[in-house]
Parts: sequence; C-alpha cells; structure tokens
Amino acid sequence: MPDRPGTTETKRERAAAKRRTQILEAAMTCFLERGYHQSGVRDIAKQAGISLGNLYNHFPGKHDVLVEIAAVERAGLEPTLKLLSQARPAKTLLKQFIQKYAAFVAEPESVILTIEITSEAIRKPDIGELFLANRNELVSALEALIRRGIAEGDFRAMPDLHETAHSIIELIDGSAYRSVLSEITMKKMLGNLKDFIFAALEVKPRRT
Amino acid sequence: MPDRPGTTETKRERAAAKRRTQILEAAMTCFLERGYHQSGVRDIAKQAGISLGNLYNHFPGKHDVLVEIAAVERAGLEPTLKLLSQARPAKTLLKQFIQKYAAFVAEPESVILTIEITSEAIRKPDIGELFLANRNELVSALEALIRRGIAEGDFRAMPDLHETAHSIIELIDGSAYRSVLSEITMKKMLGNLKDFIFAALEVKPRRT
DNA sequence: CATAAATGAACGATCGTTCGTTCAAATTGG
DNA sequence: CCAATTTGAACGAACGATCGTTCATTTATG
Repeated sequence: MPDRPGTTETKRERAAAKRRTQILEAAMTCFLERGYHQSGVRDIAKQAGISLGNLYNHFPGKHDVLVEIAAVERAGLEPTLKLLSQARPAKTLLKQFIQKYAAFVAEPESVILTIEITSEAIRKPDIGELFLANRNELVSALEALIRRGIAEGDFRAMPDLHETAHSIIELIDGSAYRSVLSEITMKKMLGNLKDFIFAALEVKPRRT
Repeated sequence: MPDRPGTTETKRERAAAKRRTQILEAAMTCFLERGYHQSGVRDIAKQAGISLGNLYNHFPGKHDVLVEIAAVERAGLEPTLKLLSQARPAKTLLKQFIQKYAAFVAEPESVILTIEITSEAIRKPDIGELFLANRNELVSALEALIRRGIAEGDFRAMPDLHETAHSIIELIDGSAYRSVLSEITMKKMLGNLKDFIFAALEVKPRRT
C-alpha cells in the first residue's frame, strides 16, 4: 500500500494538475493575443501542446477555462492587498498602494485580460459575480485604510468611504486602460493621479 | 433629368439612407442583446427585416457596422458637450455636467455598447482611434472648463489639466459600469462622485 | 429599358462539443 | 509480489451548427 502519509497525491493526480495549469497558461496566451471569442478551443489545445479532446477531460468547456483564469488573475493582486494592512501611516500606505496597484493593472496583459473578463461579465452572471467579489475584497481593504487615515487626521470626513474606495480603484483602472490604448506610459499619468486622489482625500488644501 | 437643384437626393438615395439607419438600429439591438461577436450577420439582417445579401449592399462587412455604431454613439453626447461651453460659472457648469454625463453613460445601453466597443478597440486600430478621438473631444472641452474655473478662483491650480479632465471622465465611466454590473443605481453613487471630484478640484477645504 | 435594390442559396472555414478508441498507470485479488 | 482488472488521460475524427462573405438571379424603380 503506497499510501504515504501527508501526501495522498498519486502520480496521475500530479500530472493532471500540471496539465490544468498548462491549459490555463495556454488559454491566457490565446485570449491575450486574439481575445476570448476569437480564440477557438483548438487554438488553446494546440498552444498547450495537447489534443483537442483531452482538453475536455480537464475542463467542462471553454467558458470554464475563462472562469478559472479570472480566478487566477485575482491571485496576482495578493501582494498589493497585503500592503494595505501594514502598520504604517495610512497616508504613506495609500501612496504606495496607488503606485503598486497602478503598476500592476497598467501591464498590457492585465488591461487586456481585464477587458476580456469585463466584457464577458455583463452577460455571464458567474463571471460577473467573480469580478465583483474580487473587486469588493480590494475595495474593503482600501476603505479600511481610508478610515484609518481619517482617524490619523490626514484624511477628511467623507460621506461614503466605500464609494470613495471604489472611486479610487476606478480612477486607476481607467487610467490603465487609457495608457494601453493611447500608448502613454502609466508613469506619466501617475503624478497627476496621485495629486488628484490626495486632493480629494486630504483634509487640508494643497500648497501651490 | 430629374436633377432638382438644392436637393440632389433621389428617391432611391433616400430609401437607401433609410435602410442604413434601419440596419444600424438592428445591429445595435443585436449587439446589446447578445454582444458583437455573438451576433451573426444573419441576426442583424433578420432584425432589420431585410435579406442577408442586401445587408452587404449597404455595408462592406460586419466590422464596418460596428465602426458606424461607434460613430453614432458619439453623437448622443452632443447635448452634454454643448453644456460645457455655456456662459455660466465653471463650478456650476461642472456640477451640471457630472449629473448629465453620468445619467447618459449609466444607461445600461450605453454601458454595454461602450464595453463592446472598448473591447474591440484593443485589437482593431480604427475603432481604437475613433474611441480616442471621441474621448479627446470630450476631455478637451472639460479641460477648458476647468481652466476657466481656475481663472474664476473656484478651482485650484493643478499640474496637468488634461490629465485631470481625463480622470473625471474615467471616474464617471467606472461608476457607470459598476452601477450596471452590481445593479446599484447611479443616483446613489452621484452624491459621492460629486463630493470626490469637487474635493479634488476646489481650492478650499470642504466644510464638514 | 437600364440600373440599382433585394434575394437566398451556396461557399469554405471554423465553431464548441461529443465520440469511440487506445494505452499507461493505479488498484485489486490471489 | 505478480497477474488481472479497472480507471481515466490522451487522442483526433466526426458532428451539427454557425460564421462572414460572395454571387447568380429576380424584382422594382427612374
């Protein structure tokens, strides 16, 4: 009985798991290059180096591949999310957050994938819910940070902190999309972005 | 020779123009219901009440239909654009603009169409350019308004007015998408949106 | 009568998915 | 520990549907 304690993983299961990530990466490549609806299941299989039929042994269908990618995409935000719960002044943390989040979402890969998911989210409820869940996690963390900033006396009282947090995210996302489409570097936008956000949040008027 | 002076429009041409708008409206309906890539040319023709082949007498192909829709969509913004050049205090005008623009872009139809165009814009240069051109027209008008607001002493000096104008638009667009996806009314977001934007622009700290 | 509008069959390509089959690995029985 | 059996990964042909586009033909209009 080869039931090694601790790892119940058989050779088969390990191989299968590897295949899954292989397929996901291949699909991501295809969706980035051609878009979701322009990528055929055959393209994905070929890119993954497996057969068409085998793909269906690992995923119920094309849609489910996108769902999984949407879930994985979220994982990339984890380090940025961690940043928000550090024990430093909220004002400092927010500045760092803007920088880091902007750098992340302004990656062409990230922008394209987000749009692909976004446009699919409108008609596919499960993707929409996933998108909103991810977004809410981020917004809640940001909201907590702003609340702390108010307590620390750096930020002004605002009517709705949750909405404010949403606004900040949407501001950065919007800039990121524009930076990719108009080929202006995010770096050039960042200065104004920070100025805009902090002017909206800070309790004092800015010195010219 | 029925070349009536003043109107070189023949009965035929008028009928053809009517067909074109018929097709555009039908296509818009399809794109809204099913999305661009999910809508077949046959769906559009059927929705327009014409034959499949006839559609190709009026448009070179499916892609061109979307391009034309993107151009028409822009026309809907005209009244809102007009607003910005009125002779009233910039501060007042901006408040009205936010209200009006938000109401316009938060229409589910507008949101869905924008996303459809947006996601196509990434891979189709002509659509991307059209999108940016429309956007720049709006942003330039808004930028001029902000500049006036500074001259009038209501808005603070900002590092880059063009970027600021972009930010405002992106802020409203982002909220609009979220309002459709999460089924929260735009009205509920508007209060915070105005607060956020004016806090970012105004020269004085806000009274609590 | 000439010209343009309108038609729908037809085209080749591709779509997402299913299917029967093969075969190596895992499990079981002795 | 080996042999028998079960499992499921891998494959690619095949399915029916639909895709965007073309074209020969008919119908209607100036």
